[in-house]
Amino acid sequence: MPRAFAAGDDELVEAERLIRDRMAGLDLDLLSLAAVSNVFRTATAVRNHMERNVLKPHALSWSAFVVLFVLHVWGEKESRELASEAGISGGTLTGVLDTLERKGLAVRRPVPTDRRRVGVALTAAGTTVVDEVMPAFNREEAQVTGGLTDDETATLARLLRTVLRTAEGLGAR
Amino acid sequence: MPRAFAAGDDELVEAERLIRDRMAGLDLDLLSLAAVSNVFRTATAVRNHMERNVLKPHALSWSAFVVLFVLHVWGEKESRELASEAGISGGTLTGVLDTLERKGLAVRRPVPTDRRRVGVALTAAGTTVVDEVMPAFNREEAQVTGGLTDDETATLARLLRTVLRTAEGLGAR
DNA sequence: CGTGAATCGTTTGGCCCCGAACAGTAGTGT
DNA sequence: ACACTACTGTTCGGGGCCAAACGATTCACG
Repeated sequence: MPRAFAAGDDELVEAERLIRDRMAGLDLDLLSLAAVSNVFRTATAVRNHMERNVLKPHALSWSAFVVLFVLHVWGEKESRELASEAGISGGTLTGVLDTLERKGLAVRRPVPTDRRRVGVALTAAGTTVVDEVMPAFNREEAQVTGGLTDDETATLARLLRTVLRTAEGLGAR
Repeated sequence: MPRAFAAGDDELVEAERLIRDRMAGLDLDLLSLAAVSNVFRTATAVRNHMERNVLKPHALSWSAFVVLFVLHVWGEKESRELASEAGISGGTLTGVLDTLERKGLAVRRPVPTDRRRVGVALTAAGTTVVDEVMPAFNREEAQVTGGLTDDETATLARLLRTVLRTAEGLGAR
């Protein structure tokens, strides 16, 4: 039986106890609460760290970099898929693309077969930026997971993948 | 030895392969890339799910709910600590508090001993909202972690806690 | 053919988000 | 007392974010 809370996480554990006491009577599932809560706390902490130490020197926002990265990996992509892959809505992508085009890192291209659709591609400058930023970004990724063994890192990725698929499968109801 | 990629995650694994191929030469640590990347994908998916299915019916934003929850658990709190606990900046908290006060869910109170500081407390209406929303919120948390065993959920929380502390400890450099 | 439904990207409105600049307040040392 | 420094929450500017409404285009089907 694994310990839910490793030794040394005193203040985090205290938070757990406080929640249990102050939320008594609501009959909460504290196990899933802790897991989900930590997903967000971790995401916020890592994202802030990345934005400050990796993205800011290149004047890139988080979403702008994700879009650039997706385009680099997948090549030219249509707007709708690009938004989905980057995890943002279509309306948001419009604004991000406006910014990226203004900076000359990406371009919108008409799709010959359907005038509603819009293709998006990286410019040479955009490709350069990804090649420059990605290694630094990945170095920080390795840093923040440095407290885990390789096996633990792989396990973390696997468990998250399961939650991810469940959440995506749940959808709206 | 844990498998990095469980069977059945075909499209996710394909993404991994694509990254490895398209990013060859950059010498990336794909293990930490997958873990960190999944933290964000999961956080986004779960957050969207929560906002649509739990928060929206109550006309609450994510941050507004987090602030309400923190106040319910910790009781009256000063602005600075509240922002830190909720994981947002001071400037952002000002806006969130404006919204919450306008809705009558929280109030700002002067701190007698120091006129710079501002205390924040839940109103009766605010308390009611948390007691109403939190169980529904927690039910969804249990849902999204439903694909994991209790042991796995606890492990997920523990691994994330390690990454969280590492990221927070890294800070700016 | 032609007309209504579906689908595309964009626009709009309201909120969140951060960092930097700011005004007000408190502490420190002299 | 008096600067000087440090700290508080707020304001401001630029952007990101979503859902809903929208115009344009395409599809489906009679």
